[in-house]
Amino acid sequence: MASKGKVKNKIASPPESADLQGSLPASNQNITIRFDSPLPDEKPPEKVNIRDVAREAGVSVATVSMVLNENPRISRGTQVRVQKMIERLGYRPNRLAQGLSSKYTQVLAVMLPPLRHALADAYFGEIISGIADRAGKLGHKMMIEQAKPQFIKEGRHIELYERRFVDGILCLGFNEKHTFLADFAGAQYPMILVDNRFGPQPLDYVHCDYRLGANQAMNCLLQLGHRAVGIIYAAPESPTARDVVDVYKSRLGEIGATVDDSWMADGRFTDEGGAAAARDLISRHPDITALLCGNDKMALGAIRALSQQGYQVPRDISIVGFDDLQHLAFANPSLTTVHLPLYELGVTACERLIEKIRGKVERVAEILPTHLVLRESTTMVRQPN
Amino acid sequence: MASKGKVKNKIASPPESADLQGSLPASNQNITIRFDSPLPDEKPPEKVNIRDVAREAGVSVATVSMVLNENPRISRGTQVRVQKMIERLGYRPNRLAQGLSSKYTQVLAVMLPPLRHALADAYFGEIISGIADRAGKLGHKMMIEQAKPQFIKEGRHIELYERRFVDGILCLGFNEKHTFLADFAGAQYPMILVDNRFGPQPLDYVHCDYRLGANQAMNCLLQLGHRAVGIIYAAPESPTARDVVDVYKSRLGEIGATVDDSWMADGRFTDEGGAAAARDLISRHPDITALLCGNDKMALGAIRALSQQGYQVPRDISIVGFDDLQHLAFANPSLTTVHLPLYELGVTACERLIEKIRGKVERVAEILPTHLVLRESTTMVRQPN
DNA sequence: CTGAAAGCGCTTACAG
DNA sequence: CTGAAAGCGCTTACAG
Repeated sequence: MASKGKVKNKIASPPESADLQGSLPASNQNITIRFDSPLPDEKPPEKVNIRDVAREAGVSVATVSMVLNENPRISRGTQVRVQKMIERLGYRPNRLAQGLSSKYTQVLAVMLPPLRHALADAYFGEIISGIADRAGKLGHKMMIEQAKPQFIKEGRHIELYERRFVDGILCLGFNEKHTFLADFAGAQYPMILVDNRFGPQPLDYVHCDYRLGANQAMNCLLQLGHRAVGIIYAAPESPTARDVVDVYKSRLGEIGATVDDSWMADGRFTDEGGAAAARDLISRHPDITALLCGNDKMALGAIRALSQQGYQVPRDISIVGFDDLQHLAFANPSLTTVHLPLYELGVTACERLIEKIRGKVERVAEILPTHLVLRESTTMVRQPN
Repeated sequence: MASKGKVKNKIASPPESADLQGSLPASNQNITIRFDSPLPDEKPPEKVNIRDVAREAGVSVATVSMVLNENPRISRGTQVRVQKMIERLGYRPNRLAQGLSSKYTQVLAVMLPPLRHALADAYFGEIISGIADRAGKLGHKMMIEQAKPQFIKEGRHIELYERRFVDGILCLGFNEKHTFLADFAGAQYPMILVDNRFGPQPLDYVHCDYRLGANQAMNCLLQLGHRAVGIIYAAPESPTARDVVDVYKSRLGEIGATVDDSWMADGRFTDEGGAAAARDLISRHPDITALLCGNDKMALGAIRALSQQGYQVPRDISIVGFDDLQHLAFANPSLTTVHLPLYELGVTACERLIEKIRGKVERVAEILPTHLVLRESTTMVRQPN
């Protein structure tokens, strides 16, 4: 039913297979509701361009263009008159022509690492949602690319700019191992690294405050009395990931607890990796009472592995994660974790990139604060009997 | 270290903050490895265009254009000569100009429903991966849009074409409730509905064979002796979702089992929805021995809810899902489920859309086969003691 | 088989 | 405050 009165713009002649419903209303002249009400009797003109608008409004194309771009030199009167005509004719400027003239495409690229499920990942998804929402608000579109080796080797990340597909790129999930990032140095092309820094070259970045997060997590564990604390880290090539390890070490060092590599294991950011790392650590240090995990997925893997070995979380071992992914809030036990403002990160990165494109900002280096979310996977250290 | 020898195209003057490593190699003239080896002594020319290539190659721009587009009218000789010059100069055609002239943007849009985590969903992610891979191979880029109510109301789904952002759209996750889909009827604009059909208008589609899948699932349960089978469905507005319910009913009807609404519950495609639905069904029919679930997430929710109530899967109740999402293969018990060829679905939809854009195909209506993956969540019905 | 020219639909100095 | 004109970088008939 609802589809009956549905708006249709240009109705083509019915397909040969006469698949029409029996009872379409006779007066089928509905027009898409546009900004203003178009004259109902006019048939929508085929492909109206800026010249049509200029002619109908009695001005030059330059004037229409300026109205479109909200150039303040246009008088209020013509501004309104032209705007009316634009709406009346249902004119929509051709972005290819705009881009060719103006040098701006109004399109941003999001580049992802070539991981199997990068496009179905909650961490990336949250950031990308933020990017998409802000890009939309600022009149930009978003393209997604996975940086497969072949893609990089052919220089297609640079081609993205040179062929004028996009005005700028947001890089998520990369680290210092991804040396092609150096191609973006020198500010030839607007690029912002999201949720990481890059040592070899001074690249623009926006990332979460992993040092703060790590301190919040360690505060929690130390205040609960934990001293035998292990860490499941990942991606040592990643500066922000190293931040967590650094803080972990120095906080334990401060209180004179032993810290060496035997208390650390690489969980490769995955569920299974976290499980394996937890098994390693527990076998090396059966007296371990707490585990700091570099992300939520590894934390969950660790909990699973520990349960399978008969350990109970948090009674026997407390676990803290990183990320605070929404869909994991229902885990059992629910996870104490460092909340990363991933959506805001996406929003901020998008905003800065557009400022960068417009030359409104020189260097981008922003760090967003985190906070700890205390849930069920942590508790006071067990008193030795 | 690896970053030392790294390729850089145009090296800008070092940023004021002289952040450079101490020991950059002196001969830093590396050029990005292009198709052919560019002359190493030439500095990369600023923004070379088609006219530059034509001049240098001693031909007209029309000829260069034809070489670019592999027009067979060009002789082998000039073809090679021009190609060489293109590579030598590192020429990359401007897509905005190409699009403005040719009417094709070489960009596709993927439209997603405005669900909170659509961009982090394993189901969508798998399909989008297929789309992205095939689009890349066919020289197309992929844009992503979420169809928020505001977006649709402003007609921006149509604007995507009219302003020449994209050549075509792939719609994922929509159903008959999304009446704006009717705007795409009449073949004004190439659009393919992915993993669904649309009743109100004859729209192009590619979807998985949910009827086949449902039959495979029911075969499994019936052969294991189950007769008291419930169903957790979702989205009755979705034709493919209704297919599953239809088959479920008719297969049970055939063997004279009772089928009525009390054996069916809506799980809204979510984990929690599946859990709630399972609780409902089990309270209404304590004698239930098997559950067919419309997707894996609901199946997992159901297993969780049943465990919490003391039921054991599959001993007490067998569960079959739909999707076969990769990251759920490790669940405990692992899930017997109907494998949906989601990646291939994305590949196929992308391919058909491009054919459609090129006018190589009139109507798209394709159905991809499924198969059952037998794992641990199903077993023979318990013999009454 | 190749070239000269028009045209795609905009924006941007430059005049006035 | 507005217009005429050049130009962005391609492709596509149309000639030859």
